[in-house]
Amino acid sequence: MATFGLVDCNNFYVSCERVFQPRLADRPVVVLSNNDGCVVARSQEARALGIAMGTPFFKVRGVIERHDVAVLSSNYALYSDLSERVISILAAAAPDHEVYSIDECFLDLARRAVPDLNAWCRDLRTQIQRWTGIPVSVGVGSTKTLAKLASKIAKAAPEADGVFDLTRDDAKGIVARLRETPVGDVWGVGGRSSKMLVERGVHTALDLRDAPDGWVRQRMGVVGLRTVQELRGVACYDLESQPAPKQATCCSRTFGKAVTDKGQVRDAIIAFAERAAEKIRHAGQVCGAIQVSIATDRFDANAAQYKTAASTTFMTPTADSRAIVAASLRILESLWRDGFAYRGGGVLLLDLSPAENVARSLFDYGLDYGAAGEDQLMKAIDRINGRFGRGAVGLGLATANAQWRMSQKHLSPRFTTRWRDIPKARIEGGSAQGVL
DNA sequence: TCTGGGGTCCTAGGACCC
DNA sequence: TCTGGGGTCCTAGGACCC
Repeated sequence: MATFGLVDCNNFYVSCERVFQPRLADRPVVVLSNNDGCVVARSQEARALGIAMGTPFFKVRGVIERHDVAVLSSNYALYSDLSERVISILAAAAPDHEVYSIDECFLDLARRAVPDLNAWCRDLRTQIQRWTGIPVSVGVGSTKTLAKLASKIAKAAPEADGVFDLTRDDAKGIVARLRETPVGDVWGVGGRSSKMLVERGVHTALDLRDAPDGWVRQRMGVVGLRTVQELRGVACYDLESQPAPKQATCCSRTFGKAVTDKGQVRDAIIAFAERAAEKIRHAGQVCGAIQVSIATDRFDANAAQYKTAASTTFMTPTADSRAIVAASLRILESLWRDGFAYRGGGVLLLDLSPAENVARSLFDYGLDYGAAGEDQLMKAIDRINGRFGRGAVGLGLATANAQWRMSQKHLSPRFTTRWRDIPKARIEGGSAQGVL
């Protein structure tokens, strides 16, 4: 029988901030999305105040001020770096693992000859806490869906103390746990399905597990049926240790302010195109097509609305910023309409394939920036930006005080990835004191 | 009035995940 | 005043093929 472990970092973004800012311990903390728009992470204390995930910041501003909640902008440089540290510990402990997201990792525990799985999970948890400062929960189950469920129990049930193993429960015990789990808490059951299920009397994970196959297939498709099978202990999803190469890569942003100036929108699209191109080069890929989109503020009832996108294909697949930026600007030209206040845009690179497989086009020898890997200029640009920071060199002229740049009023330092932000420790009176 | 059966590819939209 | 970003897979419908 398969045994999956799920290691899940608790309140990950908040925990990352707390590692380097002890003043944030034991008090309510929230982390905001890009542009300081929505709450995307909350500490336990903030959760207790009723601040829901994904709430627009302005809607909870009152609660935040009343309870002196610490507010932070997202600092992805910090979160990615700490995530890599946690993953490296897990990789050493369980060679068969799947990095599922920035703060979650599945482990294949069936092939680990561990005499006492519970003790092993507890040791792993302690090690991660000590080495990185990040608290984690560990769930164990016979399918990925059950392991996810177990990790929720590990977090919520005080007696679990951070580790919960559903494979140790007998059938009766599992039934009891499923009965206590609201159907919307099941992995794969989102808001829409949850509403539909509750309206039809399916309230708990147990109700869903015992629903007839035909009914589930009709209401929730094959994906829903897989979820039900997984709840029954029939594994439909394997551990995927090699992540499949991406099919598409995108860079999109909501602008800090609505923008009516075409030059500003051009600058934004250039920046998005460059960033997307850099991402696929990093992945060793080239793209066969590109899509550009721009839109007005959908929340502004008084503004004239316009939302549009268009795409084009490359004769030869490419990862060259010059080709990608040029194409994005041609598309923008075709999309642009004067008189609207634009609030966001993006560049999507599609039809991705490995750079080494590029077949040159017969008509392509004029402009020699198709074949990736040969291009020394792109390599040089990536090296310089890798060393001196993103945006050190690039195409186009960045406008000072660009309105489209996102607002990040509460950004913490890049404690681990930028030399001048690294915390200093100094010795005073024989004891080390962090300067933070 | 009657009107096969099987396939592919593409696209847009929906649902879900974190 | 103030509402994220980056992905995946599935489904249905249309165009087209033999």
